[in-house]
Amino acid sequence: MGIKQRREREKQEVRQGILTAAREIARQEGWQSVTIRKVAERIEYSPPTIYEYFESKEDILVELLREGFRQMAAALKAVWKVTEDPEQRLLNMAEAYWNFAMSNPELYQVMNGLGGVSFDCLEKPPAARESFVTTQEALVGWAQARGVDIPDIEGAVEIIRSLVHGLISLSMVDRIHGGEPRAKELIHRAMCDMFAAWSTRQEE
Amino acid sequence: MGIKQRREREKQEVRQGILTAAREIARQEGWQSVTIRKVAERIEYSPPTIYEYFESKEDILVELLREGFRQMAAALKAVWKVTEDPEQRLLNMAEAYWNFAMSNPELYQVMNGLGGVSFDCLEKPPAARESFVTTQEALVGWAQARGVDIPDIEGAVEIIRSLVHGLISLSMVDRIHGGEPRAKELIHRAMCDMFAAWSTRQEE
DNA sequence: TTCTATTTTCTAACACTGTTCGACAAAATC
DNA sequence: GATTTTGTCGAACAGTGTTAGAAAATAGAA
Repeated sequence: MGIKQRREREKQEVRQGILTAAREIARQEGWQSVTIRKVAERIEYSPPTIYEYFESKEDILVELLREGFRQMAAALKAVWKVTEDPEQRLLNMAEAYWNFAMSNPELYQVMNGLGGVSFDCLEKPPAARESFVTTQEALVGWAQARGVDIPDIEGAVEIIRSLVHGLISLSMVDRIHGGEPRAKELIHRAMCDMFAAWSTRQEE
Repeated sequence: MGIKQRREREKQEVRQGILTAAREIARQEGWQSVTIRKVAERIEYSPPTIYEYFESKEDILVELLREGFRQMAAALKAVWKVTEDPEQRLLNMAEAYWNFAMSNPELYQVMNGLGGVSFDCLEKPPAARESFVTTQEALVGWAQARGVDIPDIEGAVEIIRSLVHGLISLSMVDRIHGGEPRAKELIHRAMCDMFAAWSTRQEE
């Protein structure tokens, strides 16, 4: 009776193959040239077969979006235990965010509607909220260690995220003078600036 | 001999009509559904006629990109004279940047590769550099008035720009908790945080 | 094994996209 | 009025996402 399970396993493999193929093409040639027919050719099936595994092309992108947010959340959690210093931890998280985007640009693009990708309905997967919460916890830890009070912590997290995302997305369209090494340096500097600002808050 | 000039004027009007039509469709239905045939129908010409005025569809987008950067640069310069206070001036510029993006989302998208737009070659028009320089001059003025030294001013400008752009682009895909009013508020707060950080630089 | 029944896969097509070619008409020049 | 230049369009090409129905492969029962 294990024949049914084998079949199920094979189906999952084909499904994963579609996702992988789409990612590879996007990475090599950009999302613009990710085509159902090209994906089909790469997995050695005919185009209609893809619709047995995904409702539409957009469905493939949505699945990769979820995958991206899962990996991102995992990457942020992974650097948590690297250090005990709350400030260094936040710096590491910003760097991890950057590293993820630069190592998986095709995922980052599909996650944030960059690189010619666009959804009718940009959904926010649970993992996205996870990343946010992880960052927030790190920031709370920092504030406690520093003995400062950050009113509206959620806002502070959004500011950090916007800053890093802004540098990444501008870097991706080559709009940062000095290229990627410079952008990475600027993230570090901006984070330190924010630390400085929030440390002196009680004096305002 | 004014007949040739009239003809030239009419051609410019048709050309402008194409640009306007593309913009309007993008604003109403998104760049995804901007189609040569739809643009043609709106200006009451046949599709091939468009190619008498633009080499390709991408050429239309590039022209709108340039137009966008020109308007942006003008908007930044326009708020320069609103106040003499250097800090308020920078706040006004950040708000003007935000206002421009929210008033002309279709232009902002085409300027930064958002909303499903993507170019083979993202060019940086002269007006883009202009905006950068204007912001830089405002920041230099602020530093002088405050009596602080900002090493690597260009980097500081890129940080400001990334922050504002990050908030805008996340806001456009509805990823800022609290929506647009909240995002606008966060820009103001982040700017003030940056002022605080750079004011206390000499103490580090 | 052989014969249904079911599931999986593909061929062919549809409506749409950006773009081009060659014919046609209008206008300008002589 | 005849001719050349200019402007415009119908039809078509190759490519896109997607679907319907036929063909093939596999499953279970005789």
